[in-house]
Amino acid sequence: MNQTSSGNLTVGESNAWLSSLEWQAVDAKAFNQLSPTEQLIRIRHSSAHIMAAALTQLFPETEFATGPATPQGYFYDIKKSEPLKEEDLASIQAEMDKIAGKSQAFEVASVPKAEAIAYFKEKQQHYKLQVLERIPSETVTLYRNGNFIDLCAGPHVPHTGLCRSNKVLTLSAVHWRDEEKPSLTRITGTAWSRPKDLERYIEFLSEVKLRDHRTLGPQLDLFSFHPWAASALWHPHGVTLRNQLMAFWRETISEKDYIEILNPLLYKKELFETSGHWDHFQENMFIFRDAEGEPDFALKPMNCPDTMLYFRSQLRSYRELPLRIAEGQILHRNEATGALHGIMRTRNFIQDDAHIFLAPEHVEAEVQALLEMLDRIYQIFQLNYNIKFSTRPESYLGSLDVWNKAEASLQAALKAAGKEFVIDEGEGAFYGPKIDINIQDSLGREWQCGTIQLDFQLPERFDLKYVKPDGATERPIVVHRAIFGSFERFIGILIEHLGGAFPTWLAPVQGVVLPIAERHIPHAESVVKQLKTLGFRFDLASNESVNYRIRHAETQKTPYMLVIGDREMADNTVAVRKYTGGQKGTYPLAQLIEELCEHRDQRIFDVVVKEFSSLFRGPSDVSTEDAPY
RNA sequence: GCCGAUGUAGCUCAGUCGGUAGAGCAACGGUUUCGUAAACCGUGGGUCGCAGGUUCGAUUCCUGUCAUCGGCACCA
Repeated sequence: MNQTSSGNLTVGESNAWLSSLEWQAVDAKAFNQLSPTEQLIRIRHSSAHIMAAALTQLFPETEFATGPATPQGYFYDIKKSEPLKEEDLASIQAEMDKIAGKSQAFEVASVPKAEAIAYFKEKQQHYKLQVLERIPSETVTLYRNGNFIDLCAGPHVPHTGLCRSNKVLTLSAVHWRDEEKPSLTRITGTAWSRPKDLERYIEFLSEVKLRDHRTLGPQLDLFSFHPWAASALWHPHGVTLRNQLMAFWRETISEKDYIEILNPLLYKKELFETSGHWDHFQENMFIFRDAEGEPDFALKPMNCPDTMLYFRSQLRSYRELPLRIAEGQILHRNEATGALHGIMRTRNFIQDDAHIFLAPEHVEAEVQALLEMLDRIYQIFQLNYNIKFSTRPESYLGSLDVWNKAEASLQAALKAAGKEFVIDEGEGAFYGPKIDINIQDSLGREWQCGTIQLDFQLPERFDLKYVKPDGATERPIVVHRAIFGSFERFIGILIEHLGGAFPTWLAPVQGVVLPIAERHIPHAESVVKQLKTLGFRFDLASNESVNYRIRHAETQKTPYMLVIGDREMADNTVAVRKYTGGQKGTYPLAQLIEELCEHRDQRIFDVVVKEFSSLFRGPSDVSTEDAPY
């Protein structure tokens, strides 16, 4: 047996120091009294230990970093001389099942930090030593199950048998803290209280794959990808979808007295030098050079700098404030290759952007109105969301007094709107505090979309002013805001949230008209024409068998299928079938039109979304920085 | 950008232990006009991501490169 090499304890090792410790079993009674969520978190954390024990068994030289529970399972970050391969996962799974099968007890011992350091030094567990360095207390705890010992704050389950509903999932690489190299291997697994939950989670994973917008988008003929293109190529159906969404956006902002502008894509670098982007954002910008190779022009990565130019194009009065200026112009950002992801993260996209110029006393009411607006919009898509309030970061610009006032008014607005939110200390932008809105989709995943940010810096940098009632000038405050985030990302979220089945008001093709036989085609054509004239998006499907056309419409997730045969032709009715809803009966065309108008005007959410969000309980936002070690 | 993996027809995938490849769907042509999830017959389609190297010979092995995937970092 391996007595002296690196790695944690191996089977059969004896160590006088370890056996001299006072090991205490985890209290089973107390565990049983915990809430299901607390139990699940422990199951996952303990599963990470079981994974590490399995790795120690298989590869004794493995070094361990951190292994916390996550909202969907757990992982352990490890370092190994020979990199792990996909094939190794099966043997790790088998070893873990063995350990879980043994129902080994989890035991804890408190030790002086210095002794723990000596122990992990001997075991050449360099990452554990780094973790130890950051622990302020003089005593630390060790947990053991079987012969595996880990530095760990706990808590754990009473024994490994509680972690049987367990599956090893993926391998990936992660950075260890701030270091670029060497990177660690992250082995991810999922663990549940009951086998039934594990099954449901595996069903969820296959659902995620099925709903992937990168597969569904091309399948539904919305867009396609090409290696040469900086973003997706949008097909006619995708363009229709975008146009519907943008029409909805314009409708919502015009109700709230926004004005819309359209500025160029391309600017001399002076604009960005003035805005601060040249110093703070240059590496994400596409920059053009002149004949001498000097930076010259750049594509705008945000709409804010040139909106300042618009504000400055005329003398402004206090009477104009709050001045709400929207712009849906194309933005270009040179994102890191590894960040690109379908249409969710591209180098070329459009935000539902707006900048609101206001006086300090407007902030609270304006932010409250924005919160109400985004609530209304997300509700239309039945998207849940969480609000995060980010406060002054360590390095900030402007005066402390202004910051305090701004934070107070943002917080007051959140409270006035009756919203729950979490405070993210020090995570605000350098130019002002912000409210970030994370959408939670039907698969329980979070996406940052909406944002409301206060900005004191741009008005300063562009020397913006408005004239007050007394004739003196004052500097306005700017609020940056977006609700969809980027239209492309929002469409991606919608595709995955809805599984590609859009509500009728939004669907690129709202329905198909299916004549039974050739003799019905002229009448079917006239039905399509009537619907099109009224602005509805219906196509004629006259080739192939009826069965084939129905199947095609179903796979394309078309909301309405209108079958027309002898009977329907005779009395000007349509036999209505709805997507996944089956036949809805035959009724007059006029009645259908009424129904369609209702869908359009009220933006009815007429799709059934398979919910998985109840699956997710447990800690969120796990990072290696604050993970329980 | 970092680590790992992957790249075969429009799509999903098979195959070649080094002798230039095959299926289903889609497309195209013909027949069929049908009452609610695939009518029938036939045809075409691939410099096996790209560039170099090794070899008598490379889609297969090696190197580089581009892209994608899973994460990290970054972020709308």
